[in-house]
Amino acid sequence: MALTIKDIASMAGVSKGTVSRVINNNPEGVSEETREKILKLIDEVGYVPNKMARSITVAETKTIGLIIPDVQNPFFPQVIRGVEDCAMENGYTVFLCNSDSDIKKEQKYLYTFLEKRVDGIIINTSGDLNDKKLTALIHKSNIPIVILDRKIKELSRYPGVYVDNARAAREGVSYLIENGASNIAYIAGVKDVYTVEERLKGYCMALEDAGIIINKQYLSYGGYNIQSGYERTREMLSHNPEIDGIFAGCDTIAIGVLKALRELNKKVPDHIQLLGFDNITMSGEMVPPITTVSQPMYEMGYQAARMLLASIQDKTIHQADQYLETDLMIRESTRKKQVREEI
Amino acid sequence: MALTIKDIASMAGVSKGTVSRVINNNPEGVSEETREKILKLIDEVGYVPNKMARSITVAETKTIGLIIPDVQNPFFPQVIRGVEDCAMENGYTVFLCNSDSDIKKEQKYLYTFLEKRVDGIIINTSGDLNDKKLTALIHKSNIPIVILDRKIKELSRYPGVYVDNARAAREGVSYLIENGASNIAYIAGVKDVYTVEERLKGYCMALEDAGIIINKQYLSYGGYNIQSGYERTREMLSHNPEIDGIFAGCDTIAIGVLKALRELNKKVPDHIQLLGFDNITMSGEMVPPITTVSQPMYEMGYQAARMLLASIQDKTIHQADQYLETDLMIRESTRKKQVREEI
DNA sequence: CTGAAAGCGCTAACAC
DNA sequence: GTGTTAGCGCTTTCAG
Repeated sequence: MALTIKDIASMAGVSKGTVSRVINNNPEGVSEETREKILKLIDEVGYVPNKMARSITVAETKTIGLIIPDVQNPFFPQVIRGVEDCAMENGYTVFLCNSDSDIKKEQKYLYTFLEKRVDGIIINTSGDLNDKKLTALIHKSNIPIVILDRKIKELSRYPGVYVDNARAAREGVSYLIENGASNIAYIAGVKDVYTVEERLKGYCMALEDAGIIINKQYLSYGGYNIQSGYERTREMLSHNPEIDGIFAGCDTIAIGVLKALRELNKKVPDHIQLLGFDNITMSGEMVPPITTVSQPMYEMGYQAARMLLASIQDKTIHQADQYLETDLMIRESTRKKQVREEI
Repeated sequence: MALTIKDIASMAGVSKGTVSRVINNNPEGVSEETREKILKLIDEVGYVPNKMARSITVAETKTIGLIIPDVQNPFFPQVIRGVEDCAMENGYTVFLCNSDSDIKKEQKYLYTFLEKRVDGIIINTSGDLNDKKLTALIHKSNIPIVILDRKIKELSRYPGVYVDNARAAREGVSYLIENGASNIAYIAGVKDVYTVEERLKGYCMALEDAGIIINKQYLSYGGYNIQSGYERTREMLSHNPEIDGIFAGCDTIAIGVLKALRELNKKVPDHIQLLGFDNITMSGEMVPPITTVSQPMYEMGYQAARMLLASIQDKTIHQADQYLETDLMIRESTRKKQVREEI
C-alpha cells in the first residue's frame, strides 16, 4: 500500500499532527528544523498526501463539476477552456460531463457531483430539470451553482453568465436589413431552447424595427449541425426562392447553409446575405468568411468559474447574473455598408 | 451540515452497518422489510451518501484523469468524448486538464491526480516528462496509465493507443505522387513531437518509394494552427514556386495552407494538391473539401478508456499497445486518380 | 513547538 | 438479519 501520514510520522520520529502541519504548509507550530527534516523525508520516500482523506474532514474537495451538452459542438471547447483555466489557477480540478442535453444524463451527473461532494457546479443545459426530488436535493445541499448561457427554470434561483441573445440577434439582423435584405429566413437551432428563442425575439424585433412583416414560412428549427443547416436551407429555398438573407442560429448551421447555397448557385452575399452566431474559429475561414455575432465564449467560461469560486468562498452572498458583450463581426457574407454612405 | 449515514441509522432505528448495506445495494444481510424502510427514509429526508468517505476506505474513487494539450485544438473534442463515454458507461467520472504541452503543467496535473487518488490516468503530451522524482512517484504509486496518440519516453512501460502515423503519411503522400505531384512540401507541426516525426518518416518513405530525392527545403515546422499553416505556406512558396503538392501536418494547418493558396491564386488541386491529416469535421467543408488521412479520434479515446478500465480492474495484466486503423479520405483537394486508369 | 486523542463519514469483519 | 467495533488517512483541538 501507499505510504500514509502515519508512516512518515513514525519514520521521522514525530507525531501525525506535526507531519500534517508541514504538508499543509501551516506556517506555525513547527520548527524550521523539523519541517525541513520531514520535507526531506517525504521527498526521499515518495509520499503523496491523500487529498480524499483530507477532503472528508475539511469538507472541501477542490473540485468543480461542469456539465455541457457535447464537447464536440464547436461552441464548447472555448468555454470549457475558460472554466478550466480559472479553476486551475485557483487550485481546482474540473469534472467534465457531456449530457447530450439529455435530462436523464444531466440528472445522473448532477447526483454524482453531489455524491462526490464537488465544491460547486457549472451547468449548461437545454430543456429543464423536471426531477423535483433532484432539485430539492440540490437546494438542500446548499451547493453553489452557476448557470452558463442558457437559463434553467428549475434552477432560476442560481446566478448565471449570459449574453443578450435577443439584442445581439436584433443587431445582426438589422445589419442584414440595412444592407438591403428584406426576405430574411431564420434557420434556427433546437426549438424551445432558451438561446434559440431569445434570438428569435431579436430577429422579430429587427424586422419590426424596419417595418417588415414577419413571415412564419421563414422560420425553420433544426439541430446544431452542418447537416441540419444544409437541409433546411435547401428546403427553405425550394419553397421561398425570394429569400435574400439568412440568419443562421449558430455558425455550425451557417456552414451548412453556405454549403447549400454553393450547390444552389446562390452567390453570397450578392444573391443572399448570410449571418451566423458565435464566431467559432472556422466561421472566418470559410469562403466567403461568414459575418457573425461574436460571443465571448472563453470569457463566458472563465467568468462562470470566477463567479462559482466566489460563491464557494462565501456562500452567503448571492451573485448577480452577468451579461457579457457580443460583437458583430462583419466579414464577407454580408454586403458592404458603403451603399448607404454613398447617398 | 449534510445528513450522514449515522443520522439515517438513528432515524431508522438501525445501525450504520445496516444502512451501509442498503446504500451499497449489498444483496445480503438486510431483510426486504428494513431495506425498503431505509430506502424510503433516505428518499424522504434527502440523504446523499458521501462517496469521498467511501473512497478512502475502499481505496477507489471511480474517477480517472485525462490530460491533453488543449480542448480548443479540433483534434481533441472527439477523443475526449470517446474517453468520457466509455468512462461514464462504467460509472467513472473524468477530470479534464489542459496542459498546453507545458511540462510544468503536465507535472502539476499528474501530481494532483496522484493526490486525489484517481483510479487511472490517460495522457497525451508532446515532449517528455523530465522530472525523475515525479515519474518515480508515478511508478511507485502503481497507478494504471494509458498513453494516447503520442509516445512518451519516460512512460514507455505503459500501454497506449496509437495510429501508425508513418504508414498513414506514406500512403497519403504516395497518393499525391500517383496523381502527379513530385515537388511535395511537408508543412509540419511542432518539431520533435512524436507524431510529427513519424509522419515525416512516412513522407520520406513515400518519396523514396517513388525515387524522388528528398529536398530539405520542402520541410517546414510550425504550430498546430491555421495561422502557422498560412504563414509557412506563403514563405515556402516564395522560395520554392515549383511546389505542386503539400502535405499538411494536420487539418488545421491544411486550412491555413488553403487560405494562403487562395490568396496566391494557386488552384487546388490543379496547381497544387493538398493533403491533410486527422479528418476533423471542417476539413470536408472547405472549398475545395480537403483530402486527408482520417484518424479514428473518438475511437482512440474510447479504446484508451477501455484499456485503462481493464488495467484498473486487473492491475496484474499488462495491456499491449493498440494500433487503430487510419483511412485515406479522398476529396477534392487532390486530383482524381483516373489519370492512371485511362492508360 | 509538539504529541495525544477524538472525530470526519463510511466500510468491513465479526459477533450474536 | 443486524449491531458492534475497529479502522481508512487525515485534521484539529487541547494539553503540556
